[in-house]
Amino acid sequence: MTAEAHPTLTKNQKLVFGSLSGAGGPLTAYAILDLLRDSGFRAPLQVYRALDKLVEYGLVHRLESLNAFVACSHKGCSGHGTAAFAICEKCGLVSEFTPDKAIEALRAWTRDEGFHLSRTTIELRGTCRTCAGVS
Amino acid sequence: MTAEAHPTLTKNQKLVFGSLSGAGGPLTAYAILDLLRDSGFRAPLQVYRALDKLVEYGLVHRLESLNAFVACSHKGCSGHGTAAFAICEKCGLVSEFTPDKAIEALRAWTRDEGFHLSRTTIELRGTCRTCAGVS
DNA sequence: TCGGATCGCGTAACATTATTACACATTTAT
DNA sequence: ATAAATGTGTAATAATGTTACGCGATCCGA
Ligand SMILES: [Zn+2]
Ligand SMILES: [Zn+2]
Ligand SMILES: [Zn+2]
Ligand SMILES: [Zn+2]
Repeated sequence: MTAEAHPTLTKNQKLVFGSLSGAGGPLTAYAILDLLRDSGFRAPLQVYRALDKLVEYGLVHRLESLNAFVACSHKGCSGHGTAAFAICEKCGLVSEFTPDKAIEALRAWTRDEGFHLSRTTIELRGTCRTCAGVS
Repeated sequence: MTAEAHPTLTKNQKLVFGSLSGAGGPLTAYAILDLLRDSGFRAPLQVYRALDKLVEYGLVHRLESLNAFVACSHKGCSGHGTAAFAICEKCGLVSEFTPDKAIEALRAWTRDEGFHLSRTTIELRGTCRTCAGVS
């Protein structure tokens, strides 16, 4: 999305990004707040402010259908195209991928309609391979 | 999505669906509640329960990125494929469309991954043709 | 180097969105 | 008629997100 490098992170941004990276899955803002109380966090706004920046830098994605946030899977990479997410409703696994063909199809629609696109949300709900197999 | 006909609506479901249809755009659950106070609504749960059913029947869609609900644009039609929404951030206009090619591309990914898809959210943010032109 | 502008941070209060729990009524199927 | 399933009303509470205010550090032009 934003392909340029992000500024160096502030203390709070590092803490929040660390929580999300360590979690290996999505966390709500309030879950992050609880994780960071020992590090001095006291109020939701501290989390939300850091998340705003991390999302802006492309290091974190917001999952709209979960009201939660997840570290970008493109580790070490400073940016990528619009991401999509497959969310397993049984085990909570979230898989990020870049559905170029779908994006292109949507962009074609926006061109036809004269819609000026700024942000795209694609979230799939269902069961992952592992969970779908079980039953 | 669900292609079969929906049951006849209950009193509350009719009231909520009426509010949404009349609004010509998305409403939050609490906005609906306020609209329906004169009709006897008192508590959020009355709205959420009706919305759950209306969404299940495919008459109403939930806009995840807005925490709001909108009547399906396919008036009189009992069902259609997965819908996508373009949301203008200037004027609030919401356009529903059915992006078959994008859906197919996403389905291809789920087939490859063994992901069993149950629900798809696609929401575009930006500015509509009218608002994009203005400035 | 002074001053303002910007940015990040801390805290409190508040607003918005959604759910749980319980009781009762209505409809539907047996 | 009875039992089950569905719908309803109400209160309380939980979860998520924002506004307002003040303070300190940093950046940058005058
Ligand atoms: Zn990413
Ligand atoms: Zn799973
Ligand atoms: Zn629709
Ligand atoms: Zn517009």
